[in-house]
Amino acid sequence: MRTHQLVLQWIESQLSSGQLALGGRLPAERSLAEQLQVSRTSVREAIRVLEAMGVLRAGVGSGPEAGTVVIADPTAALGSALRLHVATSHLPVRDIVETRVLLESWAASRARPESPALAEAARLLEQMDSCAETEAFLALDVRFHLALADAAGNAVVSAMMGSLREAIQDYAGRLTGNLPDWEATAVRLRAEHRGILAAISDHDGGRAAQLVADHIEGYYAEAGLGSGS
Amino acid sequence: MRTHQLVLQWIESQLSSGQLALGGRLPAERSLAEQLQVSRTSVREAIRVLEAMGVLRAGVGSGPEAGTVVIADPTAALGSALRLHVATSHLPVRDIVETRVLLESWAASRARPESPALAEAARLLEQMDSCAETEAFLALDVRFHLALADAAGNAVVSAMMGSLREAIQDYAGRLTGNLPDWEATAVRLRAEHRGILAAISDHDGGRAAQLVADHIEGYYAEAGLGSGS
DNA sequence: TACTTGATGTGGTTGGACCACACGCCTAGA
DNA sequence: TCTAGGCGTGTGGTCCAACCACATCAAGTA
Repeated sequence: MRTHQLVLQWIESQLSSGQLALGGRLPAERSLAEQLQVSRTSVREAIRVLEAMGVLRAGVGSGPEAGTVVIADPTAALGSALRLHVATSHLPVRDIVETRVLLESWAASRARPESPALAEAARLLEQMDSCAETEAFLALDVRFHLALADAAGNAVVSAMMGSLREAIQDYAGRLTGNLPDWEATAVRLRAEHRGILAAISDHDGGRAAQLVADHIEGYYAEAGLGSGS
Repeated sequence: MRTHQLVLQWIESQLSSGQLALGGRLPAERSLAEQLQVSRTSVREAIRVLEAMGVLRAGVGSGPEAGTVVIADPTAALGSALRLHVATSHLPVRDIVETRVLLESWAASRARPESPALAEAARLLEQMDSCAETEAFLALDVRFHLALADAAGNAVVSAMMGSLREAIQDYAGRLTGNLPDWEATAVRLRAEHRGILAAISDHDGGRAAQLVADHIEGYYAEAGLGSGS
């Protein structure tokens, strides 16, 4: 057992037992090292790992905002991990898109019309109407789809959706340049978004799921997915 | 930008550009530190992060098996990340099970009868017939379900299935103790497994998906999911 | 030829030192 | 008394030098 893994185990046990909860602060690196009888280096390596997994956030200085505190950002961990494995060409972009269609379709079929996340999605849609800039439009589009995923009320699916999006963020951005007529595409996307929300409002989960699948696959087909990694 | 993140960027760029591929070896920590003009500590912190994400594997000693090499184990990263966030009570076990049902049902509906992974699943089923020990049976059960997920041919779904399983491994193990009659349950599980494979062989993806969903949800219902974390 | 032994190179770990930063007390001035 | 500035303290961030354990390979020896 390597030393930093011992520290990882200790922290995980503190989390599991509830002695360390969301928002809680870890002991200072130096005192934790002394407490566990390991070097500060090993403590720091463990903290780095947990930081990369979205479990901790290290802040310098003094006061309430400083120190190493417990956060909860599953998306960060899954996202960077997926991105790295895409970089090694072991997770094809096609599979990521396919998984996104699967998750988001399910979320749409499960979304409750009265969900707050859905109201947020509707708000975002209005903002997109009065949005001429391509970049801003895409940013709102991302938030719309994430809100759609949240509406299903499944934290794991929400986190996975966010991480999938993050993993192919750059890739999707480059795809936009391939579109023959952005204005026309934007008009179509707006209409499809409204159709999805309408289906959910009608309690027609099956139709909503189908619309979402067509929406996503249609976009990638038009922008030219399939050129490999 | 913290120093170790600079190292992370460098390594990721090497992966993206293909100058560092699967099975390739990273420069030695000391020489990489000198090359990037950072301390060995920072290099090690970056390596730790990538190791936790299943991208690298560090090995001591000398020879071909030693050094820091590039691997591809997306399951490790997603699994430990999910497990940690379950520990912080921010990812309910119920959501994990629900997501597993979603992914595995989809995989079953997509699985091709001629897939090698499906042949592997059938082999595992035979082994389970001549398996009396509860623990060994469950181990084979895990491998069966992972093989089922692989049969869909989507690397992302396979990785996510594996990580979901890993995240609730301990939890599922404890559940087994709740079963009123293990022998009867084992008989039922065997029959359901065969039903799933039969549906796939019949090219009846819809039935296969439904059987998988019933199979998983039935097990957790019988073992008593819902007692919280 | 077969075995032993040492050199070499790898990651693993440690302790110490210094830096930048942010807060909060504490003092000097108005 | 009240205010403004400075300095002490504690935090993480970084670096260095050294040592250890381990695995391999090559040279030397029986």
